[in-house]
Amino acid sequence: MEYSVHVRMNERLFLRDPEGSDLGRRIVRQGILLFDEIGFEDATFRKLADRMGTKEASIYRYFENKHRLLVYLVAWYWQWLDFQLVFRTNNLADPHEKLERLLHLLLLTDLENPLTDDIDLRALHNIVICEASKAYLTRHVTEDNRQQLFKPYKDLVGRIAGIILELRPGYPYARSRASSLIETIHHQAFFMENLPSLTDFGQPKDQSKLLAFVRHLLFSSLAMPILD
Amino acid sequence: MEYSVHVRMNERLFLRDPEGSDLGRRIVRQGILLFDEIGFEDATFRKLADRMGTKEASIYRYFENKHRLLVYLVAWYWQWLDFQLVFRTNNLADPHEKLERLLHLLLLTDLENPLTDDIDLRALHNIVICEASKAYLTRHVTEDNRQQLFKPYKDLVGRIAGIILELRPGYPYARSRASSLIETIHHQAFFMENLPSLTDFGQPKDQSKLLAFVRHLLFSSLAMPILD
DNA sequence: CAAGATAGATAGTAATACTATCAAAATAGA
DNA sequence: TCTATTTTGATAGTATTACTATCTATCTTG
Repeated sequence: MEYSVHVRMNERLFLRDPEGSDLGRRIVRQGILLFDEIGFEDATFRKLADRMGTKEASIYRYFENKHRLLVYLVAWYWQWLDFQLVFRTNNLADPHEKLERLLHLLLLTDLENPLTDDIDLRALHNIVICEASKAYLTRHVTEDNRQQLFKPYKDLVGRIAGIILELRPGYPYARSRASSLIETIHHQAFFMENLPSLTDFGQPKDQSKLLAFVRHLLFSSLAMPILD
Repeated sequence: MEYSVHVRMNERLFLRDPEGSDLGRRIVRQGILLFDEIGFEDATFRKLADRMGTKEASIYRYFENKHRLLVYLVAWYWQWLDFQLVFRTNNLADPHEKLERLLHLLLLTDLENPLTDDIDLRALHNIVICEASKAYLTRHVTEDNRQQLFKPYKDLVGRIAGIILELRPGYPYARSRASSLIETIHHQAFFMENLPSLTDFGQPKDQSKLLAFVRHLLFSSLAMPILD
């Protein structure tokens, strides 16, 4: 069975809706592959245009610049993840179990279909790990934030915080716990791959040990009483 | 009492040792101020030269490029912090107390002297929060790592892991715990300032609540038995 | 004081990050 | 189906960036 998620994106993320034309859809899909292959810094709209057989100027009609394309891709990912989280925890009563599902989602284990709507989710996941923080680590965060560009991330964090509060009513750090969970998983995944001595995980991608670590981190903090 | 730390830096971090000349020292010190003021992306060697009353070409004699300067500054910071950690936990027996000191160091609370060797530590701390991850989030991490450019960070993580193991012998995630502690503090500090809805801390820089959060996170994970 | 190293000054190049314009092609509406 | 409108292609051009090269002046050091 196939589900077409069809996320409606914030209009400020683009100049012209890329999902509204064939060229636009190709910019997004090929953009993901380009960022994944050569990295955000080395990518240019010229290279993307060349690989697509189109022109730089055409891409600029959809996205103001490369950074906005990154913000779009990352926002798309968070919306997708949020939908998946709702969908996959829909039938569950136990918040503990919900968080367990979340961990698997964040690590993109048990992904049955690597292509959603022709978007390469593994490539996008890599981009999120390696480049997502560059979406907000800029001088214009405040302005971008005012334009709601990070709303999908905030919504996801809010949703996770909600589950945390189901498990542990009154927990005073639900949002920080949620955002730090996400960032920690991505950092550790990056370190495991590139700077393994900053972790305790072997180089042959010890996904299960990483999972055990974040599970331990998350549930220990939620089990412990808060002392003031 | 004044301590001149005088860290000896890895020679691959620069083309010519910036601590070996007046111009070099000014590049480092003014570079910190420039990065802090306008951010890494907007900074250029031309702007740095202009602000210093020197020429672009002179700066290129010290650092291959802007990225290398960032890596240098961040490496300097980690070496400084590692020294501070050793110095300030020197006389302590209790590893719990050592970690408590570490948390204060990482947040740069109780900093008696904001200038060390004419280096603006607050500005450098801000750079570490906002830009440090760009030092390793590149395509050439592996090559940079081979050249030992991240050794100061690894050494610090190793030292913290050591303290963790004093407190909790046999803890299987000492390095990951250490690196995720550092990254979490910086992320939450950035979010608190720029995207506060990702945290539980108020906008008037609720440093003490952030401290309470990371303390809770750290010690809950170290108190909890590991279940496999 | 001479030799060598360092810094200043100027120039130049390739690539990047756009913007502008106009014609061709696709499409949508009547 | 013809026409009006939108979308894309193609070309060109600009300002800035990220360097490299070279030559002269200055400053050290032996």
